[in-house]
Amino acid sequence: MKPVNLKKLAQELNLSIATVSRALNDRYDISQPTKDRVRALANKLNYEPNHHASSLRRNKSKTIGVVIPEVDNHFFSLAIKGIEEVARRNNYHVLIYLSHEDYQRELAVMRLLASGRVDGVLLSVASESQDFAHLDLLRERGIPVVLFDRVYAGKDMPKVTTDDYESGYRATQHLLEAGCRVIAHLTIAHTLSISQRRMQGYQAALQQFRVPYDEELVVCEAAGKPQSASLPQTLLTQRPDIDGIFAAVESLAMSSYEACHNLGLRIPKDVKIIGFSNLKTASLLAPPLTTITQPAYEIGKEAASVLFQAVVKNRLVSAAQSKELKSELIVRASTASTTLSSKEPVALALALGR
Amino acid sequence: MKPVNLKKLAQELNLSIATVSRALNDRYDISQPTKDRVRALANKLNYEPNHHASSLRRNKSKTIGVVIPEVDNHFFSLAIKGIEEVARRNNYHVLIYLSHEDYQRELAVMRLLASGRVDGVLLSVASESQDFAHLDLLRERGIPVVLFDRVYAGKDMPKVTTDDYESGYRATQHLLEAGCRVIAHLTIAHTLSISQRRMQGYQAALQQFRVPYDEELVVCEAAGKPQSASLPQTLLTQRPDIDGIFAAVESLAMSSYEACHNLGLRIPKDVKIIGFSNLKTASLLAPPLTTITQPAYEIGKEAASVLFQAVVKNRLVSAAQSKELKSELIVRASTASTTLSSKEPVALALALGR
DNA sequence: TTGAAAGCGCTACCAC
DNA sequence: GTGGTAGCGCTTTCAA
Repeated sequence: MKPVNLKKLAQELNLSIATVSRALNDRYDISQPTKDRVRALANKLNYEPNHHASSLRRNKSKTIGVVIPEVDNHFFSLAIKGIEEVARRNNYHVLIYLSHEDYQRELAVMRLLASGRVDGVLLSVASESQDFAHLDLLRERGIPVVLFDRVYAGKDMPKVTTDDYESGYRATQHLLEAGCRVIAHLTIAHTLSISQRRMQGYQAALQQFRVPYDEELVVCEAAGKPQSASLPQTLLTQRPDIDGIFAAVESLAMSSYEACHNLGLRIPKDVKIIGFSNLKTASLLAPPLTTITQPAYEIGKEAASVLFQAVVKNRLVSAAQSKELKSELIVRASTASTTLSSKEPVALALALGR
Repeated sequence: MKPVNLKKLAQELNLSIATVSRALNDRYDISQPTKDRVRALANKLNYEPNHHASSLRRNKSKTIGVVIPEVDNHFFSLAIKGIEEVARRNNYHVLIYLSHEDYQRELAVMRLLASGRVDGVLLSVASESQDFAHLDLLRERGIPVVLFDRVYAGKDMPKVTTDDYESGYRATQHLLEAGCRVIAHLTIAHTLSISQRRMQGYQAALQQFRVPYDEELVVCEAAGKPQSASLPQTLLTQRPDIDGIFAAVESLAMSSYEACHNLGLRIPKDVKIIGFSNLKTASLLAPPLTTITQPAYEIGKEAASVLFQAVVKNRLVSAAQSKELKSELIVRASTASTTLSSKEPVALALALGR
């Protein structure tokens, strides 16, 4: 019932606890025969070192914390996959916390993590987050933090992001080139720098094409609110002149599809839609969705790698370690140019499997 | 830089370490004024108890481990959400491990967890798992384990599953009622009881409808192998008489769609498809996919609840604690009966947004 | 090459 | 009510 510990091993082997410990840690000052004997017994008794004891002693937990707004979202689950991958390679464990887009929760979690429970933290901030005192708290304790995707713009800390400005620009440009002139932009929390950058790209593209910026066309989802699902529908009803939608997050692209269905608007003929998304099924939608796809898995891996540089070297890293990865524009039928309508029936038939 | 500890607080307050500890733990034998003084300073200095020290001392880690085959899958990410929810309510932390469908990894993780690092474990087994010695290991250590979704059939331990037999039956029945007579069943690892039960439901429904069971129509995906994506296509090519597909996992339903597109087969006219899936976009696919949807979030919550019963009461639980939740059959266009073809153009136009 | 012993930060037992 | 102290299991000086 009670797990075997060093004492038990030492007794059985007539060795001291210290020797057993060193043998198991493969220290150079222990003879090979002793090492072998110790290892053999440890294996036989299924010895596993007590993690809390060694963490306490070494002041290293071999654990990182990951704090994300939500997990039922392809972007974050892929990022976790990448993070777990790197952590495992470094023999690290991964604690997961969901902020549910709630700054209070994020704060509470970060406070907990400040107590030496983890050697480092990966954070993608909640959309409500405005204050970042909690980051300083970890910094004071010497616990490195790397932000990914949803980051605080100003802070001097390493961030792993994507080219959100360029992506916003390209998405909007793509719609404009496809003939759209009244382009709605659906986004989340203005406070997020990620949203701001996508939006700036949107504005820049409009300007480039000499399309006036219309504030009414930019709608921001209140974080985690249920009404957000109906947001596109409300907008499309109020502004029937909209002929393009640029959704800054996957969920808004999906509710735009639903809104079009409900309102009898044809995609892409009446409204063209492009959205940030990591949906594997984007190409199987009706019609297939044109996406800006972030390299979510790579972001996770990259963020974890940057963190481990800090963790291993045991020092705080700065904004200088930041990385920016490129998102990919994947053109599909939802933004097919109306001038290509002669080809449309074929494409549609294919999409339908007809 | 160094985190504040009890010693520091005790010094500043001219109290003993013991008193400070008890004050912070709100013990009855400490006077209110003292508690207030201690709390005030602790707050001011951002004191957070050292988790490893108290875990070591109390022999309680306030942490559970979650071991799943993969995370980039709606079922598991929703389950995690449910688990995290319950854990948080119990003031517990959640460690995440991905087995990547690899038994060796699963084993290695379970060994690690046997060392008192966690107070309990939630496990959804890798498809390759055949041996379960690692479960006994945790049992010996008194660490409760609850299996969810992908479970070991025989073991006397609590399991949280869905009505897989009934779901398999209903899915197949649904296809049969829609007119299918040559129904392929795409599944994963035969060794999983979950697969076996779905398959038994499939067989039972066939028998009920006096449709002979054809072994060739049952194809099993080799876990995590890249060829699995092309599996439906190979099958549909070899057996052009197939008029229905029952996919036991989401990914196989998706590759069936792709296969149909590639082969020019019309869904649902030529082939009807039903699949287990937690895809939020099922209704937006071309055509909308009929699904068996498992209550993933609830499974996570339920599994965690069962685990916490054991963790709190500090005893192992048995199979008697098992729960079975119901999956839901959501009928959509991918299995629309061919006799309804008069309505089809409308449905399709809607699906297309035309 | 091995052993003895201190101590990581905390809790719990026993005094007073 | 409060303080002293032992000890959770481990690592790591320092001695031998």
